Amino acid sequence: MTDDEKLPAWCSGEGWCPLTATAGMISKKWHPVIIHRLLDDGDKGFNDLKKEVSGISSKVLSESLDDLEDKGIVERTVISEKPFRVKYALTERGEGLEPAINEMIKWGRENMKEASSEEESIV
Amino acid sequence: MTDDEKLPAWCSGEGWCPLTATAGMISKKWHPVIIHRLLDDGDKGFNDLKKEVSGISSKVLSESLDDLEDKGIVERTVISEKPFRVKYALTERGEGLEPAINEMIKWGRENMKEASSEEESIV
DNA sequence: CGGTATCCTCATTGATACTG
DNA sequence: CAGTATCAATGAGGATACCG
Repeated sequence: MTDDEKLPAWCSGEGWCPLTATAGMISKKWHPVIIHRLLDDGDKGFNDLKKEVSGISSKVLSESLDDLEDKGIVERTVISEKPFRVKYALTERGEGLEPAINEMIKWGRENMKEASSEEESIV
Repeated sequence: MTDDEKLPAWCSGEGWCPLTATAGMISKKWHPVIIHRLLDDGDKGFNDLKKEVSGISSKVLSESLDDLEDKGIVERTVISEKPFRVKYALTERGEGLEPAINEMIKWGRENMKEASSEEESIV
């Protein structure tokens, strides 16, 4: 921890809070996974992404991507018009989320593996 | 990063994914702030918390706390019956979220301060 | 103090189908 | 390939009031 061990009181509602702000950016059902997919493999087309985030519908992926683009986390580039093709990549800002994502993964690994092995033993 | 620089493909939907799991735990509007409040000051009563997470209603705080308790992140203790009093604290598992929360805060600070100063100049 | 009970509204998701 | 349109379903979140 450097200089953020304590958040000012205004973080609790009256003003702008970096935690609330960040949560607002990525606290959507699919955002973390989409960002993570983009983090570890680089550029992808729409359907590549759809395959890797399996379970997501075109509509929701599209909306999520739009949202992430608005927020400056993802960048969309049209790479060809004739066979229409785009690519999605993280912006610099988006890549900056890597530590946060990784901490989330780490926590998930540490704290939910027992739950998942219990599940297995129930099965 | 230790051993989580790349998540297996099954993270994309078919199986259990630590990232999705973690996101599922804390991706609620008030969860990160509540956890953070509990992180930096220790035990709190219901109304202490309500004051610090200003803007939240009793109902939503109560629901959030129940949810966090179910998930083993928060622990509720009744400390006295006569003047009825409870305290909320993070469990060990909950405290383990500190790095993730801190990374979120860090990211928020780095990436949204420009946006907030722009806002000021608009105002 | 520490919550519940209601009721209501809006946002998010999902399934399905269709388009340039 | 890369989406959009539509519509239905769910559920999170909020306002207000009340209870042990």
